[in-house]
Amino acid sequence: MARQVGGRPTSLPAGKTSMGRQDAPSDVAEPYPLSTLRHSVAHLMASAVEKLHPGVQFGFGPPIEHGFYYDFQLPEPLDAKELKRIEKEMRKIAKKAGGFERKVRSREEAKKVLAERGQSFKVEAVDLIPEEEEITFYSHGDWEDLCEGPHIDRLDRPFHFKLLSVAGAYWRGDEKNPMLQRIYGTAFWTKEALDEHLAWLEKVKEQDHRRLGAELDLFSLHAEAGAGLVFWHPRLGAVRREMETFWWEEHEKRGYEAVYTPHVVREDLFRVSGHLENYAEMMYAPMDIEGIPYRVKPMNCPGHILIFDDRGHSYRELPVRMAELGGCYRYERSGQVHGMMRVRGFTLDDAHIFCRPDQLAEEIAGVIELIRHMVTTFGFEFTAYLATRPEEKSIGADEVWENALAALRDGAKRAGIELELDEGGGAFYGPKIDFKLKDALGREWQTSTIQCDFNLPERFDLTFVDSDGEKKRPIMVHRAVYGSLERFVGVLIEHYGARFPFWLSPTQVAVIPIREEHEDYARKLEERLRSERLRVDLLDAHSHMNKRIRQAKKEKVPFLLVVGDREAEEGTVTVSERGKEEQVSVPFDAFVERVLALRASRGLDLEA
RNA sequence: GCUGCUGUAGCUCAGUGGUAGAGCACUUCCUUGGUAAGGAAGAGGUCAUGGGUUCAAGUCCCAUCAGCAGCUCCA
Repeated sequence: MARQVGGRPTSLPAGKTSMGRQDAPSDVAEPYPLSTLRHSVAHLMASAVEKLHPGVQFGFGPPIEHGFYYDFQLPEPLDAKELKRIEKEMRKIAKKAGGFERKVRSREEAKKVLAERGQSFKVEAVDLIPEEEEITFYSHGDWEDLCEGPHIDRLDRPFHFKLLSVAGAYWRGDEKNPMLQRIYGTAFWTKEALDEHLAWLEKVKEQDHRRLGAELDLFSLHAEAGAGLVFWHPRLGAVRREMETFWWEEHEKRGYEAVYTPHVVREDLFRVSGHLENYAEMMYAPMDIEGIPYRVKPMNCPGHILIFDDRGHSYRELPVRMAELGGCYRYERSGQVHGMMRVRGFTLDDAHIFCRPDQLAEEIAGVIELIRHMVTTFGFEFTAYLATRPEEKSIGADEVWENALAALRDGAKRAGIELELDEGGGAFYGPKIDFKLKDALGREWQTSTIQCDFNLPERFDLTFVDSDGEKKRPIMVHRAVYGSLERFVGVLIEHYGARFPFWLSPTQVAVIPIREEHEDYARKLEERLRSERLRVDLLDAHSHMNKRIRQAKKEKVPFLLVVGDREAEEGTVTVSERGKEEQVSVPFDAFVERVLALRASRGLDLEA
């Protein structure tokens, strides 16, 4: 039952991975692709579920990137304990099930057989299979399923699996449809591979920004403040300040100018911009100020437009590049908010470029260069996606959309990057290039974006005076590097596992005097480091030295300076560097010089 | 929003309708220690919130809020 008709796309469609069905060599470690194994294990799981829960109705059960799932409709909820029972039953069935058998049925017969078994979702699934394709069934033991295949030959081969979680999922991914129970699991040919995957899952859990955020005093969320609203603590405030400084430096170098705009403005502004028409369900409700409705901004663009439109512009002054770290609020449904990654109040690292049509591709190339420079500084690889016009809710003529797409393609070409296609993924006002960053654990995050907009200039009737004295329409580019500071810092926490590069570290240097009598010397070091605007923490001698070292290491401080008699006398420090076993004694001045160079380089490693 | 689950000390978590617990963290004292857990004592709780059942509720029921795994949607 791998056919993904109408379901969510999966990275490994089972039908595309066919190897010989009957003649696989039995003496190799991986006789079939993982997706084929996982799909077969999904069948095995479904048969076990039916054994334990007669009357269950089946949905889809495909292999996915890291495993497989199968959807079930059952009167009773499944829980973790039940997963154990199902696993046990699966092992039992696998032992005696023997091989998979393939059977072709006519469309009518298939529906009849499935209807007799009460499998109404499967009957619907038959109708989703294209006319010209064969309707096939696969069985193992006495259990049969509508399925495109392929499968491994026998279930008594050695392989290793684990059921991981259970969650709700709409039939065919549509929230208007009934919700089924989905069991996720994974399978590998070897125990080592399974263990490695489970270790990866464990690491993902350990590096979860919500866990690290609480553990390391980085940020908090509060029920009494409301869902999706983030409180940045001082230690993460330091990281944010560095991110902002870096951001402004790189923007000012490229001709961006800072602007500041209000958080709450008259609703009419969003009527003109089209937000009320196209974006209202994402906006906070209006508030009444002396009889006039006001709205909290979900985006900064209308404000920047007011600044641009406050006076006339000559073609000579374009492009105008306006930048703002603007606080925005968007209504997210309660089930969507997630730590710092998905919030209701956030800071867009926003900028709008107003330019002439002949400047567009060059501007886009410039933004791509900026994004590439910044995200690689953080150590990310990225993929760029070209997102085209959405099917519902969009504004503007087709031709305008085509022009914008062409400019985005041209800009990418000039900047020398490849574009993947994201059909229908554009904003309501124009097409865009979205960047997905790949983190240290191999996961992708959507952050940076470049959006072409021919529509807002139209709506606000923006103009500039061209060289021929005629009024012309400028083009607007919306763009963000971080996307939102909240999401980006969340990604950074997970990417680094909170072992931030030196320039970003909440605490950069911990000074640890061995005994009380060394505190004077330690304090001198602290003052000097602080005068260089380094973030330093003096852990005084009221508690045991080992305890203080343990604390500093737990906080993942890049450099610990341990100082005692010897150091105070010689003017040195004994440096314990994050990730290294051995300690080295160096003159304090040399240490300061080293870390200042390291900070200035914004290097990823502690070596400058 | 939907399905399921969860909410007990700062953190991780025990707790069977009948007197609220442990480890770590914290405070004080002892220990003066050269690179990841020295010792002792102490303090810390509206058991998320509001209703209900009961002689009696952390425990059972309902609602609300928040969180978790997903689905759907997104920066």
